[in-house]
Amino acid sequence: MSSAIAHRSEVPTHSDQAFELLDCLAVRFKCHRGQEICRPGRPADYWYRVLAGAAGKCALQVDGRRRIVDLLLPGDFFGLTSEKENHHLVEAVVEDTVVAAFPRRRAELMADANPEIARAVRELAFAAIARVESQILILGQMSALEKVGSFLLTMAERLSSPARDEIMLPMSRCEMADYLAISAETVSRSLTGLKHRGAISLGGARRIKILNRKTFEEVAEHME
Amino acid sequence: MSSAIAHRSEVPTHSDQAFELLDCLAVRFKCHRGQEICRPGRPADYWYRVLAGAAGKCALQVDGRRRIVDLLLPGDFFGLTSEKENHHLVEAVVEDTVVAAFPRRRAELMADANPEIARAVRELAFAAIARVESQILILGQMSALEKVGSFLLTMAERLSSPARDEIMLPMSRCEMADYLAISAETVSRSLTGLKHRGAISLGGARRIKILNRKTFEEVAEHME
DNA sequence: CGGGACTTTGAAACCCTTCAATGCCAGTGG
DNA sequence: CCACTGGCATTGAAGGGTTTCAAAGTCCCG
Repeated sequence: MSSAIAHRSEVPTHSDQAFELLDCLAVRFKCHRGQEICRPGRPADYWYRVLAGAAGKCALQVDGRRRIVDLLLPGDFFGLTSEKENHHLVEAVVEDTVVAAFPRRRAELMADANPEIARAVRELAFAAIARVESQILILGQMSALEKVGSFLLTMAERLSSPARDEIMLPMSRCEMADYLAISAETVSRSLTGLKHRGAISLGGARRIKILNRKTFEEVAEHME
Repeated sequence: MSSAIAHRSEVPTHSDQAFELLDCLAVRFKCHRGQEICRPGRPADYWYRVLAGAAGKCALQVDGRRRIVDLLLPGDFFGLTSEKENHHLVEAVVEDTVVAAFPRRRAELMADANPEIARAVRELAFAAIARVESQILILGQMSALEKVGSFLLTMAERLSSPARDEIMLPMSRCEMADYLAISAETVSRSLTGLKHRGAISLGGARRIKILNRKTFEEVAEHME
C-alpha cells in the first residue's frame, strides 16, 4: 500500500541518481495556505512533486461542493495525466507548502533518453494509483466512524513521524470532510466518538494520538 | 477524462507500433465469468490488459464485503504496481473475457530499450489514475441517485457503442453495488427512480437507454 | 480584549441499509 | 409442453446514521 517513496514531513533525500537529474529541471516554489498550484482548463505543462507541507487535488462540483480527490504529501507526484489540459485544481493545504515543478516536455525527453528516469516516473505513477485506490476503499466504508478511523490509520502511516501513533493533521475538519465525502460535523462527531471509545486522544484540534489500534479494528468490523 | 486509448467492446486495434512490440510478449487467455485473473499475495509478475469483456479489481474486506476498486473494460491496463505482490483480486465480470498478460520483467526491459514503449506504458498508467480519480468523484456523490446517474453516464462514454445512449451493462446489480458502495437494493431503486423521472428506459435488467441527459443534470444538482 | 475562523454539540428531517417477500427469467427435467 | 428450480431483480417497511440548520464553544492572532 505504501509506495517506495518515503513520506516525511521534510524534503525526501533523493538518493536515486535518476532523481538528481530530474531535479535539475525543477522549479521550486513555496505556497501559502489555499494558494492554487494548478488550475483546471490550463495546459498540463508540468509534473509536480510536493517537497514539504501538503496539497489537495480538488474537483469542484456543480453544486459548489469541493471534493478532494487526492491528498498530496511530501514525496508525492501529481499532474500526471495523458490529457492536454488539467482537470483538477490543486491547492496548498498548509502554509509554506513547497512544490517542485518539472516542465513536462523536457521531463519526458529526459525520460526518453534515460530509462532509469522513465522507470522512476513509472513507479511514481504506480504510487499515485495505489494512493487513489486506497482512498476508494476508505470512501467505500459504511459508516463515518470507519471512514475517519481508516483515514487516521492511513495518515499515521503516510506521515510516519518519529513518534508513530502521534499525528499532526495537516488539514482542517472541513478539508477532511471534503476528502472523506462526509460533512464536517460528522467528522467532528466521529472523532469525539473515537475519543470516547478510547481509540484516540485529542490535543488541540489537529494533534491526534492513537491510543488503541485494537479499537480501530473493532470499529472497522462492525462499530460495536 | 477519457484516455487516449479507445474503449470498444472488442479488441482495440493497436495502431501504435509500440504496442505491436509489447504484444509480442503477451499471453492471451479467455476467462469465465467470475474466474480469477490475479490473486492478492501472489508476486506481481505481470501487467495485464483487457481485450474483450470486462473485469473488476476487487478488495475483500474483513466483514466479507467486496469492493470493486476499478472496473476494467477493453483497452484498460491493470496490474500496474510498484509492489512486489498484488494487493487486489482481479476477476472477470462477464463470460469469455479476454485478457493479455505481459511478463513484467520483460516488458520493463522492453520499455527501457524503447522510449516509445515506456511512454505508452506511462500513458496507460496515467489513464488508470484518471479512471480511479473519476470513480472517487462518483463515490463522493451525496445521494444514490447521483451515484447511479453518473455511473451510467460514465459507462455510456466508456462503452461508447455505435448507438451512444444505449448501454449494455456488463455487470449485475450486485456488482454495481460493490462498485458504487451502496446496497444492491438501492441500486435497483435508483434505476427505477431514474426511469420514473424519464431519464432512462430499461429493456431487461442490463439494457439501459439514456432518454434525457437534461434530467441527469437536474438529478446531479439537487435531485429534484 | 475582541474578532474571526474553526470546532463542537444539538435536534429534526431525510436517505440508506437491512431483512423479508415477491416477481421475473432461463435452464432443466419430467 | 409444463412445472420446477435457482439466480437475479424489484419492492415494501422498519430502523438507524448522516445531513442540515442552528447555536454555543474554542482557539489564535491582531
